Amino acid sequence: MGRKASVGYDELIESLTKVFRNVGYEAASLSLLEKATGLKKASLYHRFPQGKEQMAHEIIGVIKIWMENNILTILSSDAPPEERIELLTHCLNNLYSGGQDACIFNTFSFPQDRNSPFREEIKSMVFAFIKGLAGVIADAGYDQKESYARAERAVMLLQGSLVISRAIRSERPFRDILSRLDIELIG
Amino acid sequence: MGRKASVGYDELIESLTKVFRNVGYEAASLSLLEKATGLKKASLYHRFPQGKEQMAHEIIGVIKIWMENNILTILSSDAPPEERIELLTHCLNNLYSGGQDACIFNTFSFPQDRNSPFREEIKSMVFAFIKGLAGVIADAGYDQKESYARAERAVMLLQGSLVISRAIRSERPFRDILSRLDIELIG
DNA sequence: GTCTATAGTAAGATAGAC
DNA sequence: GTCTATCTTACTATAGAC
Repeated sequence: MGRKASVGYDELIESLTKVFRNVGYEAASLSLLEKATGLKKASLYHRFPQGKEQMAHEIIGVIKIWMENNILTILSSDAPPEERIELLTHCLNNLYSGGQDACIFNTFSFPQDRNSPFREEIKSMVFAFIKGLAGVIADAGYDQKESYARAERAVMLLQGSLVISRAIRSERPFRDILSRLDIELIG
Repeated sequence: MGRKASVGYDELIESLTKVFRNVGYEAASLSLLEKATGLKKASLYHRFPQGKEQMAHEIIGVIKIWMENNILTILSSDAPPEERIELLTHCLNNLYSGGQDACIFNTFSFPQDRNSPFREEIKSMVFAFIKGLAGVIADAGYDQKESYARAERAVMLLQGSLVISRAIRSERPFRDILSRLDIELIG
C-alpha cells in the first residue's frame, strides 16, 4: 500500500486550477504551483509524472466533468426554464467566485504552441455550454436559430464581463450580467 | 550620428504588439520577439534598454495614442451618431484583424505580479473607451445612465466575442457582434 | 508520498566585435 | 545598430534519501 497523500486529489486539482485559470498555462510556473498546492516540485511530479502538461490536462478533464454534472445537468433538467436559469446563475457565480476568477475558456485559448492539445477540449466545452443554454431557451418557446444566437450572446456577455471585471478590478460588471442573465436568455 | 536602423520604430512596435497581445506578457519570450521582429536579443535591448518591461510599456503607450487618434477621435466627432459608429466599426475590425487578434484589455489584465504597472494604464483605457462610446449614445438621445450601461455592454460583447472566436477558432462570432454594433449601441 | 539536492534547459540580460 | 558569445537566473525535470 502506498503512503497516505498529505493533500487529497480534489483539493490538489482545485489549487492547480486556481493558478492555471488565472495566470495561464505558460505563466503557471512550478514555483507558483508549489506555493498554491503546498507540495514541492518533486511531489507534484510524483502525482503528475508528465509535469505541467498533465496537470493542465487533468484540471481540464475535472472541469469538464464538473460542467457536465452541474451546469449541463441543470440546463437539461425538466424544471421550468426560469428555474433552470436561476440554478445556473448560482452555479456560475460559484464557478467564477463572483467575478474574481478567470475562465479557462479564455485563459486556455491563447496560442501557446505546444499545448494545442487542450484547445480542442476547450472548443468542445464551449459548444456544449452554448448548446445547453440553447436547449433551455428553446424550451421557453424560441425557435432553434434564435435560441442558439441568444445562447451564444449570453456566453459572450459572461466572458466579456469577466474580462472587464478583471481589467477594471471590480466584480460589478460580472454581477450585473449575472443578475440579468434570465432576461438575456429568455426575456 | 547613429547608424540607420534596419527596422523602423513603427514596424518594430507593430511586431512586438502582435506577440504581446496574442500570447500575453509572460509567454512573450525574447526568442518569440526575436522571430517576430527579425532582430536579435541584443538589438532589442539596444532599442529597449529595460528589456521586456519597457517593450510592453511602449506598445501600450502606442496603442493608447492610436486609440486617442482613431477610436476616441471618431467617437467625439460632430458627425451624426450613426456615422461615427460606422467609422468605429471599420476601426475595430482593423484593430482586431477581423477577430483574429486578441485585445490587450484582456491579455494584459491577467495577474502576473510584477507587471501591475501596466494594469493601471489598461484600466484607464477601458474607461476611456466606454466613456467615448457612452458619449455617442447620449448624443443619440439616451440618458446618461442608460448610455453608460449600453456602452459597457457593447465593450463586453466585443471582448466576449473575441474570447469565443479564439476559443472556437472562427471569426464569425466577432463579425456577428461587429455587424450589429449599431443596434447594440443606439438601436 | 514527500522531501532535499541536483541535473539540464531556456529564459532574461550584458559585453564587446564589427 | 546589429551581431555572436557569454553570463546569470529561473524554470522544467530527475535521482535518491527518508
